[in-house]
Formats: sequence, structure tokens, C-alpha cells
Amino acid sequence: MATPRRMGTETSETRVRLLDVTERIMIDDGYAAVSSRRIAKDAGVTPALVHYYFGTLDDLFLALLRRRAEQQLARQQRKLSAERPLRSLWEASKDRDGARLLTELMALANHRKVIQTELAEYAERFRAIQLKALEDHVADLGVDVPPVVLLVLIAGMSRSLVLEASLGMTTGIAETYEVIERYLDQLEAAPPAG
Amino acid sequence: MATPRRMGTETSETRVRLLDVTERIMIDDGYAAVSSRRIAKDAGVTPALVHYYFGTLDDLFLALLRRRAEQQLARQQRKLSAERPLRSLWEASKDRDGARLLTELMALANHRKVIQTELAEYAERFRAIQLKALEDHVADLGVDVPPVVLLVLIAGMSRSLVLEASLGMTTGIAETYEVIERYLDQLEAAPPAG
DNA sequence: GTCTATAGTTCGATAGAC
DNA sequence: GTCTATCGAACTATAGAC
Repeated sequence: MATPRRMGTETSETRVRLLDVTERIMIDDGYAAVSSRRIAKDAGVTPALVHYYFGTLDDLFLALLRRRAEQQLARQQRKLSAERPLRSLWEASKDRDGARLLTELMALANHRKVIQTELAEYAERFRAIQLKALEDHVADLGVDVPPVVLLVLIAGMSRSLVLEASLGMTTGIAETYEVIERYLDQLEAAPPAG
Repeated sequence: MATPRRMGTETSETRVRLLDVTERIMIDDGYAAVSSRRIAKDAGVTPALVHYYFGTLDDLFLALLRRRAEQQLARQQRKLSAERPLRSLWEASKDRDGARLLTELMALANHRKVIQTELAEYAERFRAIQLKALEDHVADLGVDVPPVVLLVLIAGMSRSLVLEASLGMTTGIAETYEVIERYLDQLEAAPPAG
């Protein structure tokens, strides 16, 4: 029986830094640019330390996914209970870096089963939480589609538009934003007129 | 002045095969799994041949993108002039392999400028063609949103739903498909009742 | 058109010193 | 907790033979 590999603690500052650096690499240069050497270089440590904290690169990707997801879950919980959950749901996906990171994770998930499973699981948790918030809220909005459909539509279009804009597309994007946001304002209380 | 590198012709059977193999690798294992060695191995040739035909890997990715895009443009031209352009637009993104390939290309585009430029250009060409087909058609459908918005919505949701399903998500997907398809049937002639 | 051979990089992961 | 050193493997790209 081999001696179990040593590994750093969850709360280590260095560990946090390695995750931060990895996120930045993925956003800037894609998941394929992630390597223990590159991470080490950007973080100012040695490659061996990456393996000390995470074992394999897959474990590192998993840790990154979990941290990000938990952050977002917490943030979402707060915002969804506000007075305009549809709108906050809509805004949630607007962050460009977040959208790129998600794209990279989805591309990763396409061929790394552990990532796919974990990512799908978190996505479903998000959806369940959002659905609950909407169900409590949407009944009296007079919408003709089920809350879950409204949810899938808003989340899907939000992501889609950010990706198209991030790719450099322009046709129809501003117009679609306007139509959707007008619709949301109509459903939920419009902001106070200036 | 150096002797220009030799390069294979566009119509070579081997070239076509190399592109086919590369597509398959990207779909199955992601763009990061694409290497001249892997391609050569899967195609039953030597790595040097990949460089003979494409020069660099970026050129290979570009060639792949162009071939795929031109194929889809031709196919789309045919289908969009049919009697139910909205529906055919909706169906166009349903192919799972196509969606995965597009995801990989978008992830690639996030950090390879040549890919991004070319991909965005093709995406805009697609949109322009689709828009023209819709404008000729949608006027008498009695829709309350501009054709271009309808286009962005349908294309976006089609892609989004395929990706979510491909990831393994389930909540709300079937319901959303139903709502959208019902809506499309209502806009365009519903299929003949059985 | 296809190959062999090779130069030069970069990578994952580990053992073990400090 | 962090490092040095290292093995073994994979990679891009090219030169040049056939």
C-alpha cells in the first residue's frame, strides 16, 4: 500500500491563489492553456505545488467549478429574493468573464465526464432554486407560460446574447435586449420614472 | 527569400479525410485533443502530412470552420425558402454534433483571434440570410416583435436547449420545447392534423 | 503525395530535500 | 508548505528522401 499523497488544506491562501490564477487563464486563453507550469508561473510558485494542492488537473478543474458554483449560488440566493427576481435572473448572466468561463467549462464537460456530471448537477441546483423563487412570485404576473419555461427562456437568452456579443456579432442583439427588457419591465414593476 | 512551403490542393481526397477526422476529434474529445499526431493516427497517415496540407494547426481550424460554414450556408439556403422558414430555422440547430462542434469553435474563438473573426463573420452572414428569408415571410404572421428579434430568439433558444440537453440537464427543457414549437406551429401553418 | 527523421518545446506527475 | 530535479511522454514544425 502506497503512502497517501500529501495535499494542502482547503483554506490555504496559496490554494485560493492558484484557483484565482487558473480562472484567469481559462478566461483569457481557454482551458487548453491551463497547465501546472503555466499556473505556477502566473502565481509565482513552482509546478509541483499545483499537484501538491490538487493532485491531478482534473481535480483542479473540479475544485474551480465547485468554488465558482458555490459563490454564485450564494449570490443568487440573495438576489432572487429581491423584489424583481426575473430581472435579477436576467442580469445574472450578463457578466462577460463569467460567460466565457462557463463556455470553457461546457467545452471541457463535453469530453471529461467528471466535469460534465458536476456541472450538470450544479446547473440543476441553480435551476431548482430559481424555479422556487419564480413560482412564489410569478403566479400573479399574468404570464401565459409555466414558470419553469419562463426560467429556461430567460436564462437561455441571457447566456446566448452575451456569447454572441462576446463573439463580436451585432445584428439584432441590441434590439433583442430591448424587447426582452421591456417585457421584463412590463411583467415586474418598471423602475420608477425619472 | 525562402522557398514557399509546398501544400496540397483543396480537392485532395486526403485533405477531405483529414478535415473529417479533425471534426470527429473535436466533437468527441474537444479542440484541445486536436494534434497533428492524433489526426494522423486516426486518419492512418503520418503527422507530417497534416502540415503538408494545412501548414499550421490554426490554418487547419480555419479550413475546418470554412468548410463547415459553407456546407451549412448551402443547406440553409435550400431550407429557408421552404414554406415554414421559422420552423426550419428552429430545427437547424438541433443536431447535437453540430452544437458541440460550435461550442468548441466558440471556445477556440475566445482566445484565437483569427478564429473569432472568421466565426463572427460567418455567423453574421447566416443571420443576414435568415433575416432576409424571415422578412419576406413574417410580415403577414401578425407577430408583435421585429423579424430580427424573432430570429435572434429562435436561434438562441435552439442552441441553448441543445446545449443544456447535451450537458445532461432535464428540468424545464421538454416543456420549453413544447411551448416554442406550439408557438411556431401557431405562427406558421400547423402540420396537417392526423 | 507520402514518408522518415529529428530539433526543439512543453507537458503531467512524482520523489525527495529543505 | 515549498522547492529542486527528473522521468517519460506528447507536442509543433521542418528538412529532405522516396
